[in-house]
Amino acid sequence: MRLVTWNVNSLNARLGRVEEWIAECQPDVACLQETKLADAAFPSMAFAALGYESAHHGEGRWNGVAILSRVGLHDVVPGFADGESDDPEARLLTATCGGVRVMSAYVPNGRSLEHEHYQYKLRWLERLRRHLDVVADPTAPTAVCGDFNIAPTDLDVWDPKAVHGATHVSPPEREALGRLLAWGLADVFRDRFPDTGRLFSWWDYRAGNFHKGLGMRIDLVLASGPLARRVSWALIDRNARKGKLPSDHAPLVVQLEDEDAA
DNA sequence: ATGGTAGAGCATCTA
Repeated sequence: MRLVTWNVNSLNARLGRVEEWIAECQPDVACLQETKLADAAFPSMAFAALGYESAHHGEGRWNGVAILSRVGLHDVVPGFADGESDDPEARLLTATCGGVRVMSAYVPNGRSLEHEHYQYKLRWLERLRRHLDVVADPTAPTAVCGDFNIAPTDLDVWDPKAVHGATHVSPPEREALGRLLAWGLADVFRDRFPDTGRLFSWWDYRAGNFHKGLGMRIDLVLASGPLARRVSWALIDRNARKGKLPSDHAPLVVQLEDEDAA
């Protein structure tokens, strides 16, 4: 199974590019974030034409997450299943695809450490941790995929000094991510490249940062033990940013061996 | 010099 996660930064603006990239990459399951669409506007027919079932959880102007699958799409859960009030923002979608419990997550940005949105981000991560208890099992194949808006370590940042005191690198965010991992998940990309820097998945549009190599690795696939053992390779496809008006994120591609081969 | 660009949507907010 080939599993990908990609923050597309508006599916309206990016549909042609996303269709083209999916046709080339041939993922079995694709988790998308920042579709910026209402459910009624989600282009399910375009993905059906490529051979994918799809599920979308959106609100319109901002946020919005989707899962595409050509290996089945069942038991879809929009948002949190923790029994608390509905998340006011559409940032989480869960489905079972090809025997894997898959989540497409768009973690809040946080804006600044002093901003209310940063507290929302920390609470959101704790809710995601509790959501896992309800919808998934760390001893079964589980993949939490998405834009975490957290650089797990300083190796995931172009210059730790430049971002010190900002979101994405603060200890509380990294500790919250650590609690997700402690549930029984592995950062499958980092586990394959434990010491390699400059392997980024996001670059600020401004100041030509992509071309200067100034980015962060904030797009992650977190896999439970039974799934992490099946990873044969993983890559961040910077080629998806070729040409005009790319997303500010590159897709992460994870290749998994069949269950019986692992 | 707190800059710069992109998306949504039409004034700014978000990232």
